[in-house]
Amino acid sequence: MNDRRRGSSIEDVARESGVSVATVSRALRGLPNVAVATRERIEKVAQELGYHANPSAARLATGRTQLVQLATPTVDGWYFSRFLAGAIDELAAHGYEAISHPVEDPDARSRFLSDLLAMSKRVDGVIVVDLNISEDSAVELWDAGIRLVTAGFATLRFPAVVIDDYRVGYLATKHLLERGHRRIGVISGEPNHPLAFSVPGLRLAGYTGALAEVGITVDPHLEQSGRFTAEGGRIAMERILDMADPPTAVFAMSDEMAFGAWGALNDRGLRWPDDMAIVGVDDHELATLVGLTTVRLAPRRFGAFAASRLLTLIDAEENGDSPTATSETLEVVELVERTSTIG
Amino acid sequence: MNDRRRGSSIEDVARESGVSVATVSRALRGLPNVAVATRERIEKVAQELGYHANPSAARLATGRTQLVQLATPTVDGWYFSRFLAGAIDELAAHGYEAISHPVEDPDARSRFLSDLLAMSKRVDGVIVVDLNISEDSAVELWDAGIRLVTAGFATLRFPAVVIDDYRVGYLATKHLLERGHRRIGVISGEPNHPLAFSVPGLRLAGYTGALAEVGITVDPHLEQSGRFTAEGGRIAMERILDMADPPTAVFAMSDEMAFGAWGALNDRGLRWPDDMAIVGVDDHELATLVGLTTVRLAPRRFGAFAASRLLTLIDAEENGDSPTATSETLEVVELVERTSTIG
DNA sequence: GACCTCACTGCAAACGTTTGCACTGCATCC
DNA sequence: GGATGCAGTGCAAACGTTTGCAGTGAGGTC
Repeated sequence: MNDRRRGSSIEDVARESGVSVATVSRALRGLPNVAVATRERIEKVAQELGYHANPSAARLATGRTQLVQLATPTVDGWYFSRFLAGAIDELAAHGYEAISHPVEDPDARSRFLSDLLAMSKRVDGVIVVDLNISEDSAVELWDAGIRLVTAGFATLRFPAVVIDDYRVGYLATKHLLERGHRRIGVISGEPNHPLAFSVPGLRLAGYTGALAEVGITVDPHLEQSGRFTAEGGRIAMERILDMADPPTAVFAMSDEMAFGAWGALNDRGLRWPDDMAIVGVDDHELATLVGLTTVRLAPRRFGAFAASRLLTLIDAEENGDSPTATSETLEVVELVERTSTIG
Repeated sequence: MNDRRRGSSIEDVARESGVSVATVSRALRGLPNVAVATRERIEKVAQELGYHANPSAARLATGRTQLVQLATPTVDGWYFSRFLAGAIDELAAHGYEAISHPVEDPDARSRFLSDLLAMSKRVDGVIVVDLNISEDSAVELWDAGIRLVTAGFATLRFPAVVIDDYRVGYLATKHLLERGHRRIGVISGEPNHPLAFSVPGLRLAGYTGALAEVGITVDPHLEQSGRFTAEGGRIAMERILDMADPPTAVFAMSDEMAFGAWGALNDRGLRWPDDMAIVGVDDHELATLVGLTTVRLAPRRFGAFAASRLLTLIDAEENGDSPTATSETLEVVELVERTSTIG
């Protein structure tokens, strides 16, 4: 049974090929200064023995883990799962593995923040998506030596990648204004979301800004939370339809909420865009099917971008360069017009 | 700059609290045989120094990584992302971290299979979801000492967890038969899928079986591939509608394909269930919204189940018990009737 | 022919834990 | 009052790499 454990070690390879472990290490990692013949012999032996370097030992010796932690509010949301796919891809292309770490509730979040302090020994870096970190925490993490990139929000300390969420709200609302709507509702995220997620705030600001441009002040009653789920969107739309003076159009902060809203319309025999125009955010695969106008994001590219930013940060620190904590905006926001707003 | 790297080590804690590293190690891991006063002192010192054990060192010393690899065809599919969420949760509850490893194309798959050989040193176990592994590979992996659980398919060597995909196809088809349909189409996965994914075959067998019970033999023209995407489903339904003698109902092997099919109906001004009845698989959040009858799966529970199975496997091997390579079926398959089949 | 260079290789010290074994007292038992 | 047991602790050997430094020859230069 126990021969099923524990394969061969570098020492076995060294013995078998008549060289020192140092040479084996160099040969197998493709370092210079090892004779071609020697390298080939070593590779052959390693192959025969089914040798694979023990990463724990290598990590201990080098201090580099080739591991990155990816912290997102969930792992199965439409947006986050795509972000992860992009990030994992990019990391894999550079020889890093990804540890997924969903942070679903406030409890998990506080655990996460303190765990983060121990992360500098566990992984080479971490990407934190849409989980706001206070400046105080950021300082503490910085002092603990964590290499970290934030995505979807920014701190003063760490490099950040963001999308222009103001513009998301602005484009959506502007579009509705251009279609002649003057009374426009919003289906937003949780107002006091435990994860303190800053996206809804920015999108709301964009909405407000667009309205302000044409001299409309927002009516707070027109904002309903949809908790970023389809079911939440449906309920929000029902509340909107029940209003004494309902809007003629709604900006939903995600496509999934927009789908829910659409369901609520259907239930009452209403149709878009005439009874109610809707614009969503994401460009979900199903948006095409139902004809939902939406602000397209590109979460996969965003994830890849965040990962590559982290990789350059890691390299920079490796070379002793001091990293730049700038915030970079990925230009991906784009309105896609469909029948939910255009009759 | 470099003081930002490398925190304190167990030796620092030992020195500072006047004991040996052995005692620190025991104290901090909560092992017995350390005086209460000593433990408290050590904990205090560790706290002050911001000490966290270096996992690479611990892994090297113990041979256990507390890491599990999760290999799925994608990380952002509806089904797989939920499977992952369930598995990650279960693993986290037992102190394991999860490395996500999407295997998206045939290339990645062959790389994956050979990488797997090195996995026994990298992780404590791996869960492979819906990526068929040949019996030959399984033997090889077994000999390499990998601890592995398969999900969605089985081998003779390793423990497997599956759902009853025959039953999925059977229930869907039976339901349509009960509603009076006699000519029933199928929107399936890729017929010769590069990932050799066995799910579609089983669902198709269930479909065939249900038809056989009432004396209907399948018409192969009625099977169209939808590649498990919404867009694929739409195209498949278009081909079906263009047939000289189209069916009156369709079994789509996933909700996303069913949504696509529904889109194709809409485009032609057709309505379910009268013009065409459809049943999907998954119970996607949006199935409720459009009224899609579906065979509900519970991917999150399934993922958690696979993870717990792996954990018991790991524990068993740890205790020298020989693991059982049985295949267990998770009973979750359940038909949910909605308006896509019931007028 | 002495000297230098340089490609190749080995030695051994890290890296930071865990853990089997041995040791020390103190309390308990008869 | 000596033997026994046991809680608490330390010593030191593993675990399997990487890498700075030193050594060894062979070939080239003058």
